[in-house]
Amino acid sequence: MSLSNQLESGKELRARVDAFKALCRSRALRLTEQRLEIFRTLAQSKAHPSAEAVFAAVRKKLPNISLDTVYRTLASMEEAGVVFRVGLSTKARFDADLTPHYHFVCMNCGEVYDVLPQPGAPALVVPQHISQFGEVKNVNLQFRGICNRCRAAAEQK
Amino acid sequence: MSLSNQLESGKELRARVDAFKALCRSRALRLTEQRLEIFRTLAQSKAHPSAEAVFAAVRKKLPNISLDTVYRTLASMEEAGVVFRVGLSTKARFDADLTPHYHFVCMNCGEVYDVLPQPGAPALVVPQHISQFGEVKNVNLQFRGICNRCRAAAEQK
DNA sequence: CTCTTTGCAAATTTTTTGCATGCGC
DNA sequence: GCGCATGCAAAAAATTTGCAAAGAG
Repeated sequence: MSLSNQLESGKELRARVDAFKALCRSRALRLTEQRLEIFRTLAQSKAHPSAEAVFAAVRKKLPNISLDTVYRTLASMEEAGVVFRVGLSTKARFDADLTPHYHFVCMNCGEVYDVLPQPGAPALVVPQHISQFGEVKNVNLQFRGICNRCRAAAEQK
Repeated sequence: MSLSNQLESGKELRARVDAFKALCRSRALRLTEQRLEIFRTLAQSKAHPSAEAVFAAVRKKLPNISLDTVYRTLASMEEAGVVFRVGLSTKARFDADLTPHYHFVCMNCGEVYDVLPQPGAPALVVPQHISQFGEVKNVNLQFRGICNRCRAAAEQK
Protein backbone atom coordinates (compact mmCIF):
# COMPACT_ATOMS: atom_id res chain seq x y z
CA MET A 1 0.00 0.00 0.00
CA SER A 2 1.24 3.42 -0.85
CA LEU A 3 1.05 6.41 1.44
CA SER A 4 -1.63 7.91 -0.71
CA ASN A 5 -4.46 6.16 1.06
CA GLN A 6 -3.49 7.03 4.57
CA LEU A 7 -5.83 8.89 6.82
CA GLU A 8 -5.62 12.47 7.77
CA SER A 9 -4.54 13.07 11.30
CA GLY A 10 -7.43 13.13 13.72
CA LYS A 11 -7.03 16.79 14.49
CA GLU A 12 -6.97 17.90 10.90
CA LEU A 13 -9.93 15.71 10.10
CA ARG A 14 -11.98 17.08 12.95
CA ALA A 15 -11.26 20.61 11.82
CA ARG A 16 -12.41 19.83 8.32
CA VAL A 17 -15.56 18.14 9.51
CA ASP A 18 -16.35 21.12 11.73
CA ALA A 19 -15.83 23.45 8.81
CA PHE A 20 -18.16 21.27 6.81
CA LYS A 21 -20.84 21.47 9.48
CA ALA A 22 -20.59 25.23 9.59
CA LEU A 23 -20.77 25.42 5.84
CA CYS A 24 -23.87 23.28 5.75
CA ARG A 25 -25.58 25.53 8.24
CA SER A 26 -24.64 28.62 6.28
CA ARG A 27 -26.10 27.17 3.09
CA ALA A 28 -29.22 25.77 4.66
CA LEU A 29 -28.11 22.25 3.86
CA ARG A 30 -29.50 19.85 6.40
CA LEU A 31 -26.87 18.09 8.37
CA THR A 32 -27.78 14.46 8.03
CA GLU A 33 -25.83 11.48 9.18
CA GLN A 34 -25.35 10.42 5.59
CA ARG A 35 -23.88 13.74 4.50
CA LEU A 36 -21.60 13.80 7.47
CA GLU A 37 -20.36 10.30 6.85
CA ILE A 38 -19.88 10.88 3.14
CA PHE A 39 -17.88 13.99 3.81
CA ARG A 40 -15.85 12.30 6.50
CA THR A 41 -15.05 9.45 4.14
CA LEU A 42 -13.89 11.82 1.46
CA ALA A 43 -11.88 13.95 3.84
CA GLN A 44 -10.12 10.86 5.15
CA SER A 45 -9.17 9.47 1.80
CA LYS A 46 -6.46 10.62 -0.51
CA ALA A 47 -7.45 8.15 -3.17
CA HIS A 48 -9.95 10.42 -4.97
CA PRO A 49 -12.68 7.81 -4.69
CA SER A 50 -15.48 7.42 -7.18
CA ALA A 51 -19.12 7.54 -6.12
CA GLU A 52 -19.15 3.75 -5.99
CA ALA A 53 -16.06 3.71 -3.80
CA VAL A 54 -17.53 6.27 -1.43
CA PHE A 55 -20.68 4.19 -1.29
CA ALA A 56 -18.76 1.06 -0.40
CA ALA A 57 -16.85 2.86 2.36
CA VAL A 58 -19.82 4.66 3.88
CA ARG A 59 -21.85 1.49 3.85
CA LYS A 60 -19.64 0.04 6.54
CA LYS A 61 -20.83 2.71 8.92
CA LEU A 62 -24.33 3.19 7.54
CA PRO A 63 -25.40 -0.13 6.06
CA ASN A 64 -28.71 1.25 4.84
CA ILE A 65 -27.39 4.08 2.75
CA SER A 66 -28.24 3.92 -0.91
CA LEU A 67 -26.03 4.64 -3.87
CA ASP A 68 -28.26 7.36 -5.20
CA THR A 69 -27.96 9.23 -1.93
CA VAL A 70 -24.21 9.20 -2.44
CA TYR A 71 -24.61 10.57 -5.95
CA ARG A 72 -27.04 13.23 -4.85
CA THR A 73 -24.93 14.22 -1.90
CA LEU A 74 -21.71 14.46 -3.87
CA ALA A 75 -23.46 16.61 -6.44
CA SER A 76 -24.86 18.98 -3.84
CA MET A 77 -21.51 19.14 -2.08
CA GLU A 78 -19.83 20.01 -5.33
CA GLU A 79 -22.35 22.73 -5.94
CA ALA A 80 -21.78 24.06 -2.45
CA GLY A 81 -18.06 24.10 -3.16
CA VAL A 82 -17.26 21.61 -0.40
CA VAL A 83 -15.83 18.91 -2.61
CA PHE A 84 -14.13 18.94 -5.95
CA ARG A 85 -15.00 16.70 -8.85
CA VAL A 86 -12.11 15.34 -10.86
CA GLY A 87 -13.38 15.01 -14.37
CA LEU A 88 -16.62 16.28 -15.78
CA SER A 89 -20.13 15.69 -14.54
CA THR A 90 -21.30 15.34 -18.10
CA LYS A 91 -20.36 13.05 -20.93
CA ALA A 92 -17.03 13.33 -22.66
CA ARG A 93 -16.58 15.96 -25.33
CA PHE A 94 -13.85 16.24 -27.91
CA ASP A 95 -11.69 18.90 -29.45
CA ALA A 96 -9.42 18.62 -32.49
CA ASP A 97 -7.74 21.92 -31.79
CA LEU A 98 -4.37 21.10 -30.30
CA THR A 99 -3.01 24.62 -30.09
CA PRO A 100 -2.59 25.66 -26.46
CA HIS A 101 -5.85 26.80 -25.04
CA TYR A 102 -8.08 26.14 -22.04
CA HIS A 103 -11.75 25.59 -21.46
CA PHE A 104 -14.55 27.14 -19.54
CA VAL A 105 -17.03 24.44 -18.56
CA CYS A 106 -20.49 25.28 -17.28
CA MET A 107 -21.23 23.24 -14.18
CA ASN A 108 -24.92 23.54 -14.91
CA CYS A 109 -25.46 22.83 -18.59
CA GLY A 110 -22.11 21.26 -19.43
CA GLU A 111 -21.36 23.64 -22.28
CA VAL A 112 -17.67 24.00 -23.15
CA TYR A 113 -16.08 27.24 -24.35
CA ASP A 114 -12.58 27.83 -25.61
CA VAL A 115 -10.47 30.12 -23.49
CA LEU A 116 -7.27 31.58 -24.86
CA PRO A 117 -4.35 32.15 -22.52
CA GLN A 118 -4.17 35.66 -21.23
CA PRO A 119 -1.60 37.54 -23.32
CA GLY A 120 1.56 38.11 -21.35
CA ALA A 121 0.62 35.65 -18.64
CA PRO A 122 3.39 33.30 -17.56
CA ALA A 123 3.28 29.93 -19.25
CA LEU A 124 1.91 26.94 -17.44
CA VAL A 125 4.58 25.06 -15.57
CA VAL A 126 4.56 21.30 -15.45
CA PRO A 127 5.99 20.49 -12.00
CA GLN A 128 9.21 18.56 -12.29
CA HIS A 129 8.29 16.13 -9.55
CA ILE A 130 5.43 14.89 -11.67
CA SER A 131 7.74 12.28 -13.15
CA GLN A 132 7.28 10.27 -9.96
CA PHE A 133 3.74 9.55 -11.15
CA GLY A 134 4.25 9.06 -14.85
CA GLU A 135 4.91 10.69 -18.17
CA VAL A 136 2.76 13.67 -19.05
CA LYS A 137 1.21 13.52 -22.48
CA ASN A 138 -1.04 16.52 -22.27
CA VAL A 139 -2.25 19.26 -20.02
CA ASN A 140 -5.84 20.07 -19.30
CA LEU A 141 -6.68 23.38 -17.71
CA GLN A 142 -10.30 24.08 -17.20
CA PHE A 143 -12.20 26.81 -15.44
CA ARG A 144 -15.54 25.77 -14.06
CA GLY A 145 -18.47 27.86 -13.14
CA ILE A 146 -21.90 28.89 -14.31
CA CYS A 147 -22.18 30.24 -17.82
CA ASN A 148 -23.88 33.55 -18.45
CA ARG A 149 -26.77 31.90 -20.20
CA CYS A 150 -27.53 29.60 -17.27
CA ARG A 151 -27.17 32.42 -14.82
CA ALA A 152 -29.61 34.56 -16.77
CA ALA A 153 -32.06 31.68 -16.89
CA ALA A 154 -31.75 31.14 -13.15
CA GLU A 155 -32.25 34.81 -12.34
CA GLN A 156 -35.32 35.03 -14.45
CA LYS A 157 -37.06 32.30 -12.55
CA MET B 1 -26.33 30.80 -33.68
CA SER B 2 -23.17 31.93 -32.07
CA LEU B 3 -19.85 32.10 -33.82
CA SER B 4 -18.65 29.13 -31.88
CA ASN B 5 -20.08 26.61 -34.29
CA GLN B 6 -18.71 28.11 -37.46
CA LEU B 7 -16.54 26.13 -39.77
CA GLU B 8 -12.84 26.44 -40.16
CA SER B 9 -11.78 28.06 -43.39
CA GLY B 10 -11.37 25.56 -46.20
CA LYS B 11 -7.65 26.04 -46.39
CA GLU B 12 -7.02 25.56 -42.72
CA LEU B 13 -9.27 22.53 -42.65
CA ARG B 14 -7.47 20.91 -45.56
CA ALA B 15 -4.15 21.44 -43.85
CA ARG B 16 -5.38 19.80 -40.68
CA VAL B 17 -6.85 16.87 -42.53
CA ASP B 18 -3.59 16.40 -44.40
CA ALA B 19 -1.69 16.46 -41.14
CA PHE B 20 -4.10 13.89 -39.80
CA LYS B 21 -3.49 11.63 -42.79
CA ALA B 22 0.25 11.86 -42.33
CA LEU B 23 -0.09 11.12 -38.64
CA CYS B 24 -2.19 8.06 -39.32
CA ARG B 25 0.41 6.73 -41.71
CA SER B 26 3.19 7.33 -39.22
CA ARG B 27 1.31 5.44 -36.50
CA ALA B 28 0.19 2.57 -38.71
CA LEU B 29 -3.41 3.60 -38.24
CA ARG B 30 -5.40 2.62 -41.28
CA LEU B 31 -6.94 5.53 -43.05
CA THR B 32 -10.57 4.61 -43.30
CA GLU B 33 -13.40 6.73 -44.59
CA GLN B 34 -14.92 6.68 -41.12
CA ARG B 35 -11.81 7.98 -39.40
CA LEU B 36 -11.37 10.66 -41.98
CA GLU B 37 -14.93 11.83 -41.66
CA ILE B 38 -14.87 11.75 -37.87
CA PHE B 39 -11.72 13.81 -37.82
CA ARG B 40 -13.06 16.22 -40.40
CA THR B 41 -16.21 16.69 -38.36
CA LEU B 42 -14.25 17.43 -35.24
CA ALA B 43 -11.85 19.76 -37.00
CA GLN B 44 -14.74 21.68 -38.48
CA SER B 45 -16.60 22.17 -35.26
CA LYS B 46 -15.82 24.55 -32.48
CA ALA B 47 -18.60 23.19 -30.33
CA HIS B 48 -16.60 20.44 -28.59
CA PRO B 49 -19.10 17.78 -29.62
CA SER B 50 -19.81 14.65 -27.63
CA ALA B 51 -19.48 11.20 -29.15
CA GLU B 52 -23.21 11.21 -29.83
CA ALA B 53 -22.98 14.58 -31.53
CA VAL B 54 -20.09 13.45 -33.70
CA PHE B 55 -22.08 10.36 -34.57
CA ALA B 56 -25.10 12.41 -35.63
CA ALA B 57 -22.97 14.69 -37.79
CA VAL B 58 -20.93 11.95 -39.45
CA ARG B 59 -24.05 9.97 -40.14
CA LYS B 60 -25.14 12.55 -42.66
CA LYS B 61 -22.15 11.69 -44.80
CA LEU B 62 -21.83 8.01 -43.90
CA PRO B 63 -25.30 6.75 -43.04
CA ASN B 64 -24.06 3.29 -42.12
CA ILE B 65 -21.56 4.30 -39.50
CA SER B 66 -22.23 2.95 -36.03
CA LEU B 67 -21.95 4.70 -32.71
CA ASP B 68 -19.39 2.28 -31.37
CA THR B 69 -17.09 3.05 -34.27
CA VAL B 70 -17.25 6.66 -33.24
CA TYR B 71 -16.38 5.77 -29.66
CA ARG B 72 -13.53 3.51 -30.73
CA THR B 73 -12.20 6.02 -33.19
CA LEU B 74 -12.28 8.92 -30.76
CA ALA B 75 -10.47 6.81 -28.19
CA SER B 76 -7.75 5.79 -30.62
CA MET B 77 -7.40 9.35 -31.83
CA GLU B 78 -7.02 10.53 -28.28
CA GLU B 79 -4.38 7.92 -27.70
CA ALA B 80 -2.57 8.98 -30.84
CA GLY B 81 -2.69 12.56 -29.61
CA VAL B 82 -4.78 13.78 -32.52
CA VAL B 83 -7.78 14.89 -30.54
CA PHE B 84 -8.23 16.08 -27.02
CA ARG B 85 -10.84 14.83 -24.60
CA VAL B 86 -12.52 17.41 -22.42
CA GLY B 87 -13.34 15.64 -19.18
CA LEU B 88 -12.26 12.23 -18.11
CA SER B 89 -12.61 8.95 -19.91
CA THR B 90 -13.43 7.26 -16.64
CA LYS B 91 -16.10 7.77 -14.05
CA ALA B 92 -16.18 10.82 -11.85
CA ARG B 93 -13.94 10.91 -8.80
CA PHE B 94 -14.05 13.25 -5.85
CA ASP B 95 -11.66 15.16 -3.66
CA ALA B 96 -12.41 16.97 -0.40
CA ASP B 97 -9.05 18.70 -0.38
CA LEU B 98 -9.69 22.26 -1.48
CA THR B 99 -6.20 23.59 -0.99
CA PRO B 100 -4.61 24.51 -4.32
CA HIS B 101 -3.25 21.45 -6.02
CA TYR B 102 -3.46 19.69 -9.34
CA HIS B 103 -3.88 16.12 -10.54
CA PHE B 104 -2.04 13.63 -12.60
CA VAL B 105 -4.54 11.34 -14.29
CA CYS B 106 -3.48 8.11 -15.92
CA MET B 107 -5.05 7.82 -19.35
CA ASN B 108 -4.81 4.07 -19.11
CA CYS B 109 -6.05 3.01 -15.67
CA GLY B 110 -7.76 6.22 -14.60
CA GLU B 111 -5.82 6.53 -11.37
CA VAL B 112 -5.62 10.04 -9.94
CA TYR B 113 -2.62 11.42 -8.08
CA ASP B 114 -2.25 14.71 -6.25
CA VAL B 115 0.30 17.07 -7.71
CA LEU B 116 1.53 20.02 -5.70
CA PRO B 117 2.41 23.23 -7.50
CA GLN B 118 6.07 23.57 -8.23
CA PRO B 119 7.60 25.81 -5.56
CA GLY B 120 8.41 29.20 -6.98
CA ALA B 121 6.38 28.67 -10.12
CA PRO B 122 4.18 31.59 -11.14
CA ALA B 123 0.62 31.29 -9.94
CA LEU B 124 -2.07 30.22 -12.33
CA VAL B 125 -3.70 33.14 -14.06
CA VAL B 126 -7.43 33.18 -14.71
CA PRO B 127 -7.74 35.09 -17.99
CA GLN B 128 -9.73 38.27 -17.53
CA HIS B 129 -11.74 37.77 -20.68
CA ILE B 130 -13.25 34.66 -19.19
CA SER B 131 -16.08 36.75 -17.79
CA GLN B 132 -17.60 36.76 -21.26
CA PHE B 133 -18.43 33.11 -20.69
CA GLY B 134 -19.46 33.08 -17.07
CA GLU B 135 -18.33 33.26 -13.50
CA VAL B 136 -15.47 30.98 -12.52
CA LYS B 137 -16.11 28.94 -9.40
CA ASN B 138 -13.08 26.72 -9.50
CA VAL B 139 -10.04 25.81 -11.49
CA ASN B 140 -9.09 22.34 -12.59
CA LEU B 141 -5.58 21.71 -13.80
CA GLN B 142 -4.78 18.19 -14.71
CA PHE B 143 -1.80 16.54 -16.32
CA ARG B 144 -2.61 13.45 -18.29
CA GLY B 145 -0.37 10.65 -19.31
CA ILE B 146 0.53 7.10 -18.51
CA CYS B 147 1.36 6.30 -14.91
CA ASN B 148 4.57 4.47 -14.08
CA ARG B 149 2.71 1.39 -13.00
CA CYS B 150 0.86 1.07 -16.31
CA ARG B 151 3.99 1.76 -18.25
CA ALA B 152 5.87 -0.96 -16.39
CA ALA B 153 3.02 -3.37 -17.02
CA ALA B 154 3.02 -2.53 -20.73
CA GLU B 155 6.77 -2.94 -21.08
CA GLN B 156 6.72 -6.30 -19.44
CA LYS B 157 4.28 -7.70 -21.94
C1' DC C 1 -3.58 -12.08 -48.50
C1' DT C 2 -3.27 -10.53 -43.86
C1' DC C 3 -4.67 -8.10 -40.16
C1' DT C 4 -6.99 -4.02 -38.68
C1' DT C 5 -11.35 -1.91 -38.51
C1' DT C 6 -16.26 -1.92 -38.94
C1' DG C 7 -21.27 -2.83 -37.99
C1' DC C 8 -24.50 -5.05 -35.36
C1' DA C 9 -26.48 -6.32 -31.24
C1' DA C 10 -26.31 -7.02 -26.69
C1' DA C 11 -24.28 -6.15 -22.30
C1' DT C 12 -22.10 -3.21 -18.79
C1' DT C 13 -21.26 0.61 -16.33
C1' DT C 14 -22.46 4.92 -14.56
C1' DT C 15 -25.76 8.07 -13.24
C1' DT C 16 -30.55 9.83 -12.75
C1' DT C 17 -35.49 9.92 -11.53
C1' DG C 18 -40.33 9.25 -9.30
C1' DC C 19 -42.47 8.45 -5.34
C1' DA C 20 -43.63 7.37 -0.61
C1' DT C 21 -41.52 7.58 3.88
C1' DG C 22 -38.53 9.63 7.37
C1' DC C 23 -35.95 12.97 9.84
C1' DG C 24 -33.63 17.68 10.68
C1' DC C 25 -34.90 22.13 11.81
C1' DG D 1 -45.44 20.05 11.62
C1' DC D 2 -43.12 21.55 7.20
C1' DG D 3 -40.28 20.50 3.72
C1' DC D 4 -35.90 18.81 2.43
C1' DA D 5 -33.48 14.39 2.19
C1' DT D 6 -33.46 9.46 1.93
C1' DG D 7 -34.27 4.63 0.31
C1' DC D 8 -36.04 1.77 -3.04
C1' DA D 9 -36.66 0.31 -7.48
C1' DA D 10 -36.60 1.11 -12.02
C1' DA D 11 -34.99 3.70 -15.96
C1' DA D 12 -32.05 6.35 -18.65
C1' DA D 13 -27.69 7.62 -20.41
C1' DA D 14 -23.10 6.65 -21.68
C1' DT D 15 -19.82 3.51 -23.01
C1' DT D 16 -17.88 -1.13 -24.00
C1' DT D 17 -17.54 -5.82 -25.88
C1' DG D 18 -17.83 -10.28 -28.85
C1' DC D 19 -18.06 -11.77 -33.22
C1' DA D 20 -18.38 -12.25 -38.18
C1' DA D 21 -17.82 -9.66 -42.36
C1' DA D 22 -15.56 -5.95 -45.02
C1' DG D 23 -11.81 -3.20 -46.51
C1' DA D 24 -6.94 -1.03 -46.18
C1' DG D 25 -2.14 -1.77 -47.02
